[in-house]
Amino acid sequence: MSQTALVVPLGKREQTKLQNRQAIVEAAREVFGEMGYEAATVRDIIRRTPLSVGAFYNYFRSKDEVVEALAEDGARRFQPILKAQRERARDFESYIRGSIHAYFEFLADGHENWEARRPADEPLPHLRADTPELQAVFEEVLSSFIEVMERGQAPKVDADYLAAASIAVAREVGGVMLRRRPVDVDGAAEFCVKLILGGLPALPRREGD
Amino acid sequence: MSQTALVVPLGKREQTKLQNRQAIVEAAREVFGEMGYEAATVRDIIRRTPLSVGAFYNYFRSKDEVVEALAEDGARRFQPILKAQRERARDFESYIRGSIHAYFEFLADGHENWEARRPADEPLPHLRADTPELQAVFEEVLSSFIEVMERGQAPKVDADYLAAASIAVAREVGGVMLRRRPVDVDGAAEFCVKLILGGLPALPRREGD
Amino acid sequence: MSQTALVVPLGKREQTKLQNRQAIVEAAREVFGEMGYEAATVRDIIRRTPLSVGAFYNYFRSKDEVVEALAEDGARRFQPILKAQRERARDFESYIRGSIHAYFEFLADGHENWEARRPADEPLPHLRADTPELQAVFEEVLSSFIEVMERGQAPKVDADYLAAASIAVAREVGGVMLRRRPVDVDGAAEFCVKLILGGLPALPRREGD
Amino acid sequence: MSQTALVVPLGKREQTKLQNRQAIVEAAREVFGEMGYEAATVRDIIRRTPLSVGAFYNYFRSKDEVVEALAEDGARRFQPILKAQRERARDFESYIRGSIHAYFEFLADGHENWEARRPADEPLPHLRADTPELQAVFEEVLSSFIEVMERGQAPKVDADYLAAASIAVAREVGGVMLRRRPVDVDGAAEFCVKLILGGLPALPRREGD
DNA sequence: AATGAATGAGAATTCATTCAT
DNA sequence: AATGAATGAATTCTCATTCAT
Repeated sequence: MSQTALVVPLGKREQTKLQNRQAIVEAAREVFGEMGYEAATVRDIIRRTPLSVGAFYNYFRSKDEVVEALAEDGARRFQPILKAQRERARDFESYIRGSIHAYFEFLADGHENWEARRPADEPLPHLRADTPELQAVFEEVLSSFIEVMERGQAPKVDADYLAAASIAVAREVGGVMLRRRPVDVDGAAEFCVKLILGGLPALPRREGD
Repeated sequence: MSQTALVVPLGKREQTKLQNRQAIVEAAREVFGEMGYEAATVRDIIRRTPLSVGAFYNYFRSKDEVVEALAEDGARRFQPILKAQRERARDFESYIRGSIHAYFEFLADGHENWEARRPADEPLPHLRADTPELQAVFEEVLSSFIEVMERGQAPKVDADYLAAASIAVAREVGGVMLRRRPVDVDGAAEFCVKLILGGLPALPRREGD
Repeated sequence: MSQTALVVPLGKREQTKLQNRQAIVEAAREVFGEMGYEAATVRDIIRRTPLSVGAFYNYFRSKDEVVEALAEDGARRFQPILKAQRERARDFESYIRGSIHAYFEFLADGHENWEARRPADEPLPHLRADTPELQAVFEEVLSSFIEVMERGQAPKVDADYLAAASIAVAREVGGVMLRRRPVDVDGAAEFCVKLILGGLPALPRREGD
Repeated sequence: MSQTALVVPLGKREQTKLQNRQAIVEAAREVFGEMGYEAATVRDIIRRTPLSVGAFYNYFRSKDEVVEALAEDGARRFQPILKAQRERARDFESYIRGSIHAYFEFLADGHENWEARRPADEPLPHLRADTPELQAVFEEVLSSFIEVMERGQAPKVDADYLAAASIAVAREVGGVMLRRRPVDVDGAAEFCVKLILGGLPALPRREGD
């Protein structure tokens, strides 16, 4: 059952609306990534858009709301990937490997898109990892993680610690990866997977085991 | 010959000054930890202090300057610990173990102090890990890390990735640790050390090895 | 071919913008004239306007910028008058007479406009002569003056002294003129012209003469 | 009958008090001259003094009060000179000449004192002519002027205009004089006197004459 | 819907003045 | 008296949000 079953053909009007909304979301993603949520102003966002301040408030009730949209956007795009990994995975190793790979693809993808539109001579802005969007992705990973553990497909170690550690590793190594040229998704993923899976057997078991 | 030999007794005035400055630094640490640098206002900081807005500017020339002070403070306190670890450590394992332990002590210590003064009925605020203070500590760890690797005491793996990963693990697991009661420094440290050292042998070697 | 051939009809929006900008400039002229630049606050300016503080910053980037605008405004309006005088004048006397007259018209004009809108029962505020606007006008006069002297149309006396003195006389006598009712431009101008031109022959010649 | 007849010997305490007060007045004269009254802060003033902010308020109740003191100081020093000129002068010419000379000496004197203490390599600050001190001196000159005219020693021209003009000339030419090296009091005075006295006969007589 | 000027609460910072020592 | 830290009102400027066109 594909999702497209629900798609209703849109009039030109509705299409433009969706495109505008999406343009704002993309712009916000960039700006928050570069300056952080607090420092970024609504004008900073719409400046990267053919729209006006007023239009912003036609699509979002507040600056906060675009953050939510961003988070939902990230989660929405990442959820199915994670779900697929969970369902397909036979063991923890393949699950971890698949998820991290998927996450890095996600990272690199968003990044490439963004990079492609930048003038090459501008200095590379510092990208922030604590974007609301990434937050949302992390949440997804976390809950997926815990689910897998509870299904007994992973050793009974401290799940919170392990999830936190895995996410952290992926996040930071992902950041380093993005700063290197060329962006090497496979290498970075391999590093993370090896580290986590290699360390796993050494971890202290939980009492209840 | 102890350093205290050089200590000059301070007048009451100087003492109050030092105390006030410290009170502002502490308040800033809290507020930045809870709201982040951008969202925190000078008034937020000063509100947790018996002082007035004006007094803030007697001690710091700007909001930025208190951030620097915070960062320096963190780095200054953590540097000697790291240095000691580097010098004492025979192998990578003891270095990692020592440093992570030290870092968690540092975390827990600052946290306990802060916790002690909070009314118990207030909701536990969300603490941010991207405080300028912690940033500075991370920088210290990173450079220490790289130094150790370059001395050849660690396997020739991708140093940037390993440093990023180790710091990330410590950072996030540390965060989880702080949210648990009681705060279990030893358990958290053990978890991190085991994960990192356990994973290390599995990591892909660098070409030059 | 008149300049109006180039005039493009403005939408209501643009018109209001121009009017608002002008309103701020006028208000600033008044307030600076009454309180001086340093003492006058942006709120003082905006209070004489149907606008809000925020609007001020839509038109001027800073308090300083409105000063510049004021100065430019004054200079822009006075420059062509001076230029015309320079070109038309056969001798120094007619130049001086024309310029001073023009300056007094300028003074009286701005003053009348301003006076007209003041409630008659308010106490007449002390007007300051060191407005940025007048400063700019003085600069114009000074350079015009020097140019005329260098063209040899004036006796070879100490040009700096003479310019300073002439401007000073016009400035101060102009101030007194404005405080009298009715404002007598011709009388004041006559006084200044007679004094300066009468004194001129008595002045010590410069060595190079 | 000399003024010293009134002088009472002062204790060391009273002497220091007077010296401190004087030091503040001098510092204020400088600072106001360089930055203007509004821009100058109390700290700017006492920074040029061996005293503390607190001490300032032992000598003056407010920042305004030091302005008054400055004005009084100027007037007090200049009054006797003017008075002497008025009494000694046979005709308007000698009176004007004497007064302007006295005024320029006054200017140059204060300036020299101040100049002497400046490090020679610092850029020459722009000096403001609208100091409260000079204001006060002007007032003195004005009233002296009017008195002389009313005694019939000057032609019956518009006294306000003439006073304003004379003062203006002296003020501005004085300013130019101070900016030249060497400071040529006699030359500047001669210029002013010649201009004013030369112009005088040409001025329109007052109706009542 | 789109526009972009207007609004005004709120931020950082300054500085005259007070006050404990 | 002298000191200089403390105070807090006032200032400049920003920016999320509203609103007339």
